[in-house]
Parts: sequence; C-alpha cells; structure tokens
Amino acid sequence: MPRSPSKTRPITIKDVAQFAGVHASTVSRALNPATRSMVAQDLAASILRAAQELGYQPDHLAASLRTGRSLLVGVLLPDIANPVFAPILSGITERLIEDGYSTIVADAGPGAPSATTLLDGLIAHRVDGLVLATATRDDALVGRCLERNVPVVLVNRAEAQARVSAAVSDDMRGMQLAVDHLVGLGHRRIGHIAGPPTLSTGLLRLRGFEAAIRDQNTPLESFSQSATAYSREAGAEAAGRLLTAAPQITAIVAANDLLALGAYDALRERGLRCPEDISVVGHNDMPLMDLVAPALTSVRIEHRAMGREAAELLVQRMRRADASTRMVMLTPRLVVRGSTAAPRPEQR
Amino acid sequence: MPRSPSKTRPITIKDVAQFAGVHASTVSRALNPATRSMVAQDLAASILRAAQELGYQPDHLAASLRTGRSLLVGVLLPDIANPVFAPILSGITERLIEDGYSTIVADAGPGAPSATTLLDGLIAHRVDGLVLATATRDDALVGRCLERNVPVVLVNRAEAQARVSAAVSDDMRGMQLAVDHLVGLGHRRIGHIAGPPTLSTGLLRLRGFEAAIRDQNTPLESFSQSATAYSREAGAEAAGRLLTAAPQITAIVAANDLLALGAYDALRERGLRCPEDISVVGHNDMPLMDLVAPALTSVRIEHRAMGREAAELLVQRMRRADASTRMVMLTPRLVVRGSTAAPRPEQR
DNA sequence: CTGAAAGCGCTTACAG
DNA sequence: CTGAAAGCGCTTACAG
Repeated sequence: MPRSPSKTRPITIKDVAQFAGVHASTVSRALNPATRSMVAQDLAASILRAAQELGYQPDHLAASLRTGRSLLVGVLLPDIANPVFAPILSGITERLIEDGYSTIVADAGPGAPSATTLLDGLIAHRVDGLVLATATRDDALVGRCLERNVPVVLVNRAEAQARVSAAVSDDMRGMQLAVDHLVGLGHRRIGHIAGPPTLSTGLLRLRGFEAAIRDQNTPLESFSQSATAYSREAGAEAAGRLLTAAPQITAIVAANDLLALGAYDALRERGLRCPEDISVVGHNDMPLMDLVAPALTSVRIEHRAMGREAAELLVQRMRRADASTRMVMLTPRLVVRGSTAAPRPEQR
Repeated sequence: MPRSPSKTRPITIKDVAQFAGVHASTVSRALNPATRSMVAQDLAASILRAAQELGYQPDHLAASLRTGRSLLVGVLLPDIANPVFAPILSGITERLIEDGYSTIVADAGPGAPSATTLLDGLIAHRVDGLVLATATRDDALVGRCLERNVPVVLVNRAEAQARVSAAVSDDMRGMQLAVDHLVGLGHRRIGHIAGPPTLSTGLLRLRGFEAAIRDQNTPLESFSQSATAYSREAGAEAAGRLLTAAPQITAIVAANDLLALGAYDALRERGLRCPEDISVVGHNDMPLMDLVAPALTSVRIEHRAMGREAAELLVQRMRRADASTRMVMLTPRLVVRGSTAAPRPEQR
C-alpha cells in the first residue's frame, strides 16, 4: 500500500479538501450522509473517493466539541464479575451501535473508585447519555445526572421515585412463579433469602414472596432472612441464618442465583441434600445454571432483551428531551430443573 | 443547593475565570495538578474554590482536541458473553483508571458489526490505546492499528508474529499440568478437544498437549479433534467426534472450560459417566466451575491479573512510543476437582 | 507569575 | 450548490 498515510499526522478534512480541490466545509457536507444532498452528486462522489484514497478517518472528538454530541454513552455496572451483567451490557451495546453510539463501561465493583467518581468521569467525557445498572431505591446518582441535565435510564434495578425511565424484570411476578411452583409440589413451609432491601430487586422480590404466600388458598408458613449482598458468600451466610431460625422449612426461594448457590453451600455444610431435604429456587437463570448440581430451578429473566430495552429508552430520551418517562417491565418465566421436588411425606 | 448551575449551559473555564477575576489560561493552569505550581498558591486556591462554587466540570473532549490525548482506551472483546472476559475486563479497567483512562468496550460477539468496523469506531473516538482480546494468530487488526500508529496490546490471545506486547497464559505449560495429572492417575489413552487453530490458545494448547504426551516416560495413545469455536455446543460436537474416532480413550483434556462443559453434554448423551468412564479436564477455571456436576478439574488462569498486565503494558507503550515489545506469560496452575479420577481397572 | 492569542478538527449559520 | 468565517472548550508556547 504505497498510499499509506504518513505515520505521524492523521489525515484531516482539510487534507481531503485540498486533495479534492474544494473547501473543507464542502468535504464535511459530502462526508456526512445527513448533509450529503447539499453537495452536487458528482462532487460528493469525488470527495468520497478522495477521502478513501487518503485513508481519511473522521475525528469524533472534534465533531463532538462542535456539535455538543459525543456519540458516547456511559454504562455504570455494580460489578462486572456478576455474570448477569454481561448479557445486559451486550444488549445495551447492540442497540446503541445501531444509532452510532459507542459505550464507555465503568465498573463500580470491588476495588473500584466510588460510583460518584466514576459517574463524574463519564460526564467529563461528555457522554450523551447514561445507563445505570447500579441504582439503589434511593439513588443519589440519578439526581446528579438530572442536575447536570444528562439523559439517564436505569436497567435491572429501579429507584423508588420513578424520576427516569427504567427497564426491569417484573420482580413480584417472578416470585409468584417461584412460590406457586413450590406450593404446587406440596411445600407448605417456605423460606426466602432476600436481597439487600436498598435495591429494588431485593425489596420487590421480598414483597413478591410475601404477596405470593398470602395469595395461596392453602395456609403457609413463611420465613425470610436478608443477605447483605448479591454474592454466593452472602447467600451461604443468610441461608445459614434461615435454617437456624426455621429448621422446619422444606424449600428456599432465593432472590437471585448467586444467593441460591450460596444456599447450596450452606446445605452441603449442614449435610442437607437438595432437593431431597430442601428445594431451592433461584432468580435470573444465569448462564450455566443448568449445569450446577443439582441443576437450578430459576426464574428466567431475558437480560439481553432488558439491556436492549434500556438502550431503546435512552435513545428515545436522547432524541427528545421531553420523551415520556416509562418503566418497561419484562415478564419472567420459571425454568424448572432438578433443585426442586416434592417434600418427603414425613416432612409434610 | 441554590448555587446549582443553570441547567442549560454547562459551566466552562471562562465562567470560572470571570468569577475568580483572572484569565482563562490561569484557571486552566490552576485546575491541572501538573501545572498548578505555575500559579501563585493563594490565587490557585481561590480559583479552586471558584470552580467548586460554580460546580465546574472539566470537558475532556475539548482538552483532548487540544492535547491530542483522549484519556480513552478501547477494548475489543470477541464475546462479552463468555465469562472469562469479565475478569479480564475488570483487571484492565482497574489498572487503567489508576492513570486516568476510561475504557470504551466494543463487543465483537454474535450479531455485532465486524471487528474491523468496531476498531475503526474506536479509532474515530481517538482512543489513546487499544487492548485486543480478539487476536487471531494472523491478525489484520494489529496491522491496522500499527498503520494508524495507535498503541495496541493483546490479551489472552497472542498473534504469531510478536509485533506488539501481549499478556497471555502459558498455554503449553497449562496442558502439561493437565496431562501430567491424568497420567499420574493412570490414564494412558487421552483425547484432546482443541480450540480453533487460528487462535493462539487453540494452537498452543494443542502443541502443549502433544508435547506433554511425548514427554511422558510411559508410552501413551493420544487423539485430538478441533472444535470450531470456544462454545459449549462446539465442544459437544467435537467431543462426539472424538469419542467416535477413539472410543478407547479414558480421559479428555479440553482446550477450555466451555468445551469441557460441551464434553459433559456429549458424555451424558452417550450414557457415559464422568469421571467413572471418562475423566475431563478444562482450561481457564471460569467462575462456577466448582459447582457444575461433576466439579470440573481445570487449569486455572488468573484472568484479572492478566487484564492488569495487559493494561500495564499498554500504559507503558502509551507513555513511551519506543517502549520495548514484551510478552508477559502468566503461569497457570491446576485445580483438581471431581471430574478426574483414576481409570477403572478394566479400562487400563 | 499572569495574560493574550493561536489552534486542535470539526460543523454550521451566513453569504453569495 | 459552494466558500469563508466563526466557534465549540480547552491548553500552551509566547510575551511581558
């Protein structure tokens, strides 16, 4: 490739202009599909060829400074190591790229700077919008974005006040599916490992659990313990508390899969078998949940679709500042596997 | 907060200058820690206060245009849904943020635009550097970066020509650990499910397998089949071929965990038990591999550390264009679990 | 130590 | 339909 550009200075629009014998502004118009029609067809064609020939690559940065749009969207994740966020992120980027946006990912996981610091960093890069997967029910970051006037949507977790649009799973319904399933199998004493009550998923799944218990025709005994975090360790710890407080339970509904896997650990430690002694239901149906032992019955959430929905909401908001605030709630479904079974006769 | 800025126009350096009664250039110097010493101490302090007061947020975009540095690093992933990339990404962002870089993630997974398109997008955002987790042994993208003069390092997978620095696992040694373990258990007929030979991990692990077989004192029979991709499905398919071609094998070493899980599927389908009939070893030791049934014996790679190393190499390269090209090879170790056991006596 | 000016690479009213 | 000019918000030689 003899026409490879000088390796020191990138080709600018001026270089193309000179090469094509026109003014830079004409090059700009010809290169941008939206303004191309302002330029005579054959001129536009020859400018395109010139750009190609010189290996011109546009500089988004400069364009952004002028237009005020960066074509960058920030995504703030609570912990990228949690497998549920990979498909969410994937759905987000997939949708955004259709509108020409690139995604800056910030991970607020262990060892990272504070979420506020990360948010400010994203804003400093002049992101056109933000997707927060980190929202607590009472979230200061949302207010910060609102103050700064940067479009923001939530994904997976919602805040209590619905100030901005969000794409979430129908958490209450998910728990209903789980409880109905267990009651159908004959369980009458059911425990819940709740997620942190500061998170919408934690609170709503707990409420969903309680509502589902109440809604049964059969009288049931129910118990719950909150985990301090959505992690396997916290799940094991909470399961331990639950089993100590209510040893008569025959089933556990966990607020998510990691907590359910923690419950597996706690059961094993106590010499209890799943599902023979205790049935366990998870929530999310993360990848590989069909392969753990026993295969986990779980409430499946379409995380990729959820990510796409969140991105869609954001795109609409970025297009029109007055786009209506909406909550898109995806309906989960139960995937039954080996971790749930009827209680043993003597357990009834 | 009555001093909350007008919601329409963000505060610029000029606003701060006016408020503090100095010139914009002085504000710029005072705000940047590197140039702060050029400004009289008390003046600097009052400028800082003014900026704080007005809620000034710097605009990286504008600074980038001027300085030619975007403080953005692009990371290109082959498939964000593959669990090994989460810790790699986490390690990368963790290290980069220490030097003030934000990370733009592009996912070249199923349904995404071509890697080349994604790369051009990252370059258009004027990233200061790139981490490619997508490298094939003969990678066109590396050449493209080199042409454009953008610093680039590879992670997890290396290219055949070592044109740029890379952080990888010692793939040959990993296979040696796996084969030594199996031979130590008494296996003498061992199969390998290889990864795609276009990837360094696929080729080197195959070579490592063959070398490890040769290096044993005992004469061994070995067999291998290549999977078309690093996925559970491709693993099942290749395991099927392997079991058909060499039904006498008593153990399978897979080039990665997803392939090993695919082998589980294939074994189950054929009514073979693991480890009673066939032992299986994976590679990567992804999250949850201790919980699948049977728990997978696997070659553990410290992915987070690998991500950090890659970021470190990139930072050095971004600081000094003439930084030496290096390959950092992390030493893996074997984690033995329930998927490997001695062959049954009649199998010997 | 501080100010005034130029300029990074674009886009877009404003003329013609 | 095309050109000339201004300006986005910074940083940094250049003066003083």
